Amino acid sequence: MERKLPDLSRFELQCLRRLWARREATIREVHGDLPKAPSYSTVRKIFERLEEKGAVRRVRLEGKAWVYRSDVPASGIIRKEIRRLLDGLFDGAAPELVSHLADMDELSVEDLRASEDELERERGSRRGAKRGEGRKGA
Amino acid sequence: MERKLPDLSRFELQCLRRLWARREATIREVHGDLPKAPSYSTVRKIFERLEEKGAVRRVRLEGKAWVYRSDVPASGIIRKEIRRLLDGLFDGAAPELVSHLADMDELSVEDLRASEDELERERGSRRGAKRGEGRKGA
DNA sequence: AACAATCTGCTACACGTGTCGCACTTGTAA
DNA sequence: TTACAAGTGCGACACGTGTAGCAGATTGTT
Repeated sequence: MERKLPDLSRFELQCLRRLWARREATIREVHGDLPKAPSYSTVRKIFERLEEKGAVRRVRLEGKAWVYRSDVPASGIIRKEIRRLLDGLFDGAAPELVSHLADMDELSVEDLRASEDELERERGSRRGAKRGEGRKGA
Repeated sequence: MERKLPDLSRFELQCLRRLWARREATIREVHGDLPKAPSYSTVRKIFERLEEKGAVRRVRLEGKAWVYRSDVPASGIIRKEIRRLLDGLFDGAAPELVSHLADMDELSVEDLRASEDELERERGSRRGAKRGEGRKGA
């Protein structure tokens, strides 16, 4: 029953990722971590919005600065993003996405083989994998 | 030297996909194809913007309605979208994406195996695949 | 205690995007 | 040829997002 995960904008997601990287952080730290960070003010605003969306939470004051912490599961957010692409681009067909990745030279045969093994191991341990909807092919 | 592909919004992309499906189409046709289509007016506006962005082109009049055709390569746009997710979520590491897909039960071992074969065949024919970064493990 | 550096709380603003409506034009059918 | 349905060209609007500045509070320093 995962509560509904918020929709995040591109930049909000970037900031959130930095927060995930450190477990907790101040605005300034995140600001420092961002490669092409805009003004400190901007990052601050992003966190304000992240807070409104329930994605982060202020945990305590460190000096005069607030320390934030993510309040949403990284995996959940990531999945949501992936699903968004999947549905928006391939009507949900993941294999098509993988095909494209391969065409893009982003995946090697070893990469695939590795995922395969990993998956087999996974499936092995969790007997009751749901594997519900077989996405039907074309 | 592919000219720079336009940035498309979610809905613009949806409309464009319908256009790809039929090779050419009128607004009304696309409007009809959309599952949760908003007003005809809205779809029209989307096409107006797609045209401004250079993503579609009017090819001829059919009765009093314009027939549009995509003016950007589907694969290019798709790749761009994928890359966007990849960079925004995994710093470009495709294998991580695949891992998540597997965790999400969106890929079966057979799916992976299939992509693997396909890739092997591909690579076989195109001798000079670039294949830049070998990815690092977890 | 007075100061300077830094944070926070607002406010602002321009653009992109989704969503329409209105008025005018034009094939097409009566 | 006249009328009508269906297009088109424009304009409008609300909201999300990226970006930033200003004023007042706060904390560590001299």
